[in-house]
Amino acid sequence: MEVNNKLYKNQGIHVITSIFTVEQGVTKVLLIKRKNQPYLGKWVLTGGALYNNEDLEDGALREIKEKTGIEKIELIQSKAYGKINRSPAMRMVAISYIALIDSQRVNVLRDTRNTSDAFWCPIDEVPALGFDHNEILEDAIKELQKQIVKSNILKSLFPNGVTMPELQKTYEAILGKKFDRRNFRKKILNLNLLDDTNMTNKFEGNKPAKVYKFKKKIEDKDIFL
Amino acid sequence: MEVNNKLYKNQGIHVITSIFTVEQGVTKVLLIKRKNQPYLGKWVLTGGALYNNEDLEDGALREIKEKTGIEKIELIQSKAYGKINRSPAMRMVAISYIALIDSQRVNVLRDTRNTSDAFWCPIDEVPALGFDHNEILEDAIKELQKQIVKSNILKSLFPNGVTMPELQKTYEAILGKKFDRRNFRKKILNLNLLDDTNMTNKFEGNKPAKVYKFKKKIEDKDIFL
DNA sequence: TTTTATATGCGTAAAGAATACGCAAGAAAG
DNA sequence: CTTTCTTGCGTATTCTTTACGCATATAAAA
Repeated sequence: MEVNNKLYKNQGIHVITSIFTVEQGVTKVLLIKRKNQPYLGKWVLTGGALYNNEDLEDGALREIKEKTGIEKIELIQSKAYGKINRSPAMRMVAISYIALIDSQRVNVLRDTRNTSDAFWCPIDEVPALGFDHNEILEDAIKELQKQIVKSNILKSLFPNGVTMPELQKTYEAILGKKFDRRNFRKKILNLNLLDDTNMTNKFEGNKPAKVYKFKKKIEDKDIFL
Repeated sequence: MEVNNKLYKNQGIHVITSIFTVEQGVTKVLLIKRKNQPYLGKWVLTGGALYNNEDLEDGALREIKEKTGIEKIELIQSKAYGKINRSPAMRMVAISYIALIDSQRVNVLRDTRNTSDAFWCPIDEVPALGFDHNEILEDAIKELQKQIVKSNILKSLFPNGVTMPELQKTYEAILGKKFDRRNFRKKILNLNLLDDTNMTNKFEGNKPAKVYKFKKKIEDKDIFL
């Protein structure tokens, strides 16, 4: 492919991840504060420029590790963003990913080479972000909502198993919807995302709840006609 | 964002479109033959490098026009591809789009500055393509299958209206599935993609079929829980 | 120990949606 | 007029979703 310098020079790729968690029925996204120009001091999603020696997902994972200390999480690709001026310095196209983790299980770095702060922000209270990250985050939330009903993305929140009441709380937090307790059970079991265990989990002084585990692999079924 | 030359230099973006059509019950994709290195003489999907002065979709449309003569079609973003060596010359990340058009209504250029041939290839008979275009095409077909049940992408195939038998043939071609004639009608009407007209269309000596038109805008409904 | 409160699991009736299939009607050909 | 083909409409049956009743397990209170 011949390269016309005038037209193709100075292009780059951003890899950006919306890292979600759910705490006490509230869906939150990890925001970090920029330490450099552009958008110095602004909150943004986790991400940065892709290197030439790494695949897209590897780049996203490296950025996550550098800026937050979080390692080895599973990513799902969301969308690509390429408006001409979405990044001030040079032409950057962004590839967006989503991830879901248990915020209790990771130790988020609050100060790194490129970031001066980090916090888990409820998705209803997201401020104006740098770049086009508000738009990216909106789409990411929709992608998350799609994924929890067709993939085992929630496994990362409950690696040791989960009870129906816990699951329901989580689904309600992410989908922003309430469900009937008894029908929710049927719906979820029908999705075929869970395996039975014969363990139970005692809560605070009530009937013990059965523990389920997310399947390792989910076969994706046609949702066609 | 500081740029480290060693790491970020020579990155570029491909915009690639899988242009589909349906002819006599067969789904086909437009393939073009390369006139330049790399992959000289190989069949590929329509696409090329993004310019700095155009948005992603505009770049995809320009490439389509340059290489095929086709203008002003609607695109839907599919996925991004970024394996390190997916393009030989330099590091290129590809953004993939899909489009559906009536091959009867366009005049595909068979010889341009960059292409030496073009043809509508049945999706069951696709040869080994250049770059990672076989992988891109596979995902694109799945995206097309999703889109025809939730968007009005088929409108471009039937700008002047369509009958149920015609529609059924098209759905069966794209989904690779047969439907009961009478239930298909109900299913499609339930999708709320069509508007009634009071016209009918006479076929070859049978009962005239009602003509429907695709809605201009489709409200996307939640497929959540 | 018995009772009470709370939350879980299971079951079932009613409502709604998807599927299988019968039948009449419009148009052209013989 | 009859035959043939195909479309549109309707309906019974099955399957799925929704609404909700009830027994049970646990801890705390009596």
